[in-house]
Amino acid sequence: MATIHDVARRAGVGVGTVSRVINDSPLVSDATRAKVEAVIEELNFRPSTLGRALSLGKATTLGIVAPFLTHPSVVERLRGISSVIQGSDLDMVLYDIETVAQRDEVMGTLARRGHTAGMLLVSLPPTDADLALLQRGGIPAVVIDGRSDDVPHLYIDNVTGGRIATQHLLDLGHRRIGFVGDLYASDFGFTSSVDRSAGYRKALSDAGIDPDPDLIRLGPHGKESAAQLARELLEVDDRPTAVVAASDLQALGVIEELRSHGLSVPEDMSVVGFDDIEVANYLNLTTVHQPLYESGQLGAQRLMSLIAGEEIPKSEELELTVVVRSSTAPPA
Amino acid sequence: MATIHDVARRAGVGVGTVSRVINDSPLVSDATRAKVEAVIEELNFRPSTLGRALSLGKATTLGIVAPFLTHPSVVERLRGISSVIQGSDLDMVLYDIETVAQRDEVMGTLARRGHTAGMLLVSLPPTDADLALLQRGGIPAVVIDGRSDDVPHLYIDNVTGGRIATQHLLDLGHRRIGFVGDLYASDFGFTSSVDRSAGYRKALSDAGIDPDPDLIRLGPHGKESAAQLARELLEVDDRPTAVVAASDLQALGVIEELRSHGLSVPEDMSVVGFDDIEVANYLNLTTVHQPLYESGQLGAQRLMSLIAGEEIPKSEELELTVVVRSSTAPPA
DNA sequence: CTGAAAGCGCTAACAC
DNA sequence: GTGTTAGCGCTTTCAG
Repeated sequence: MATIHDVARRAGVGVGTVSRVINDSPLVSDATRAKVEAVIEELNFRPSTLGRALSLGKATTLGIVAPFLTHPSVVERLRGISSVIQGSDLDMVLYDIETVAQRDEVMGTLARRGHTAGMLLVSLPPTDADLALLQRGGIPAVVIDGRSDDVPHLYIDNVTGGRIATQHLLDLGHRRIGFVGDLYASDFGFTSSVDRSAGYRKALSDAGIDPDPDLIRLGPHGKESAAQLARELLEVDDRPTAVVAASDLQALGVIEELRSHGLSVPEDMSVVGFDDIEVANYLNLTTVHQPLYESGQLGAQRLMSLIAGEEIPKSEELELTVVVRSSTAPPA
Repeated sequence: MATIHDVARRAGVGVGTVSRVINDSPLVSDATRAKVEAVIEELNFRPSTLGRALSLGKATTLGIVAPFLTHPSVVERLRGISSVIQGSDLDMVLYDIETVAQRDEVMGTLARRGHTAGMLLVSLPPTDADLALLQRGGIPAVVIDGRSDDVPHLYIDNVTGGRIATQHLLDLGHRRIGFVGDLYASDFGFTSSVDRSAGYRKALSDAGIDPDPDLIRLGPHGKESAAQLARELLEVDDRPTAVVAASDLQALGVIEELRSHGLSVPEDMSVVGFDDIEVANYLNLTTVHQPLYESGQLGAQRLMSLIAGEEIPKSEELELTVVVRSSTAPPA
């Protein structure tokens, strides 16, 4: 790898001049510029990102902290993020968090590695400890899909989401509607499922229906667990005619369980999911769509602005819409 | 951000000593070490990755070039990669390639940014131009899911894959078996679909069946296109009783189309896919499983070895197996 | 054992 | 316009 000194020597100029050429400074004569450029080409020289970053005192990477494959929806956000980062001269460094321990470790070291221009926290609300680290490191950060008192963030209103999902079923004429969601405590501190169930209750109450505790089933996140919960729902007296699931994944578990009991969706029971991941489309699942790709794009844009020293909104809410496919229909 | 000098000054020692403490050098007295460590703690000092990398003259990141969301299978490989990188002190820099132009640009610049310790090319066989760049930059690289004469690579035998998928159907008693795959030309130079169809033909021939051109339908990759191809297959005289799809995605398109014609799978027609992406499991699709997560892990490990200066195999083939779920059954 | 100093590749301030 | 030089934060001789 040729260095700037090699180029300078070979071109018979000083390193400063080479640096000016590289950085398109106007203070170089055309002749010199041409000469230097020729040598650069000849030596196939590319400036070292490292040297430049160190000299400039600024970082070259954007750290993305995300539970990147445990939830399929996250990947879609990553694509959005990537689409905007790729246009900049920053690199996208990915930290995949799959356990709480990992998360703490990454947050602990990342903030101080000295090459991070900014951080994007995806679907992982920062703890107070995280915040302190970010502050201390002076690292700008944006939370995508979460809330925070101190970090600018993009979020969706899960309560509203649960409400409109339920409302869709009410509109179809359902009155006995079940809910399948996560247990309250999530390792990462997610509250989306809880919020969605609150929206579910609210929709029912508003429609003059008393939420029946028997119809609300909570368990660990996952398809299998959801199937188990669906089974419980089937055993309730006066079985529900429709189910709201806290996520598409859980909706799939429910549907599978229903099918294995010889019940068909939506004829025997309607099911609505949440997230609108790709699979939802494959399976024609009616679900609450949240802007995943767009959230990534917007979050990355906001972070870039923040790095550039601009003001950005402290909090932005993204729209939710019900996407009606064929897993819901009026009750039999 | 505290620097090594701050620490040195505050601890009343030289920077060299601090450096020794940081790097666990044995040439420091316990007393000095304790003192320095206390100051490090106090100032919350973390060495700059940049400074260290520059001084050491070695890069700190692993570049991952992948079409990372256009094919769901790639994400699974990324997780595998991540799992091994996260254990090292390298960072994982992701470049998402969604168009050929992007790919050329990334390859062109990446190789010379001077901070890349190595590159992992996922599902994107490098062109000759790419190779030249890598060579020139002296950057070690490994291809995951592809072949190359010059770069160590992990691959699967798509011909065998097509063969065992077809054989599975033959074993069930099918004789009229269709194939739904990609058009030959792929922008990125993929040949997997073509290879899989070759395996399909071979299995038929070996079983004494003449491949019927009418039963081989090719189109652009994607679910919708596959649905269209399935429609064509249904209109053939003496319609097939089973279909081999070149990917799970295409298998899903086929199944959907069959269902919309009131046909059920596998009763009216068996369908087998390829890849074994997550959805295949959700949908109980019989498919050819390839080790996705493992390919990522192994590829990353190989690259690390390569960087460490060790010898690694030039070429490694990964196993394929047919995972039988419920989309295949004997013909009616 | 430990401090001082050189150097990694680059930029920017300062002379000429 | 252009060469020279002083850092950026760190590691690593080289003395002592």
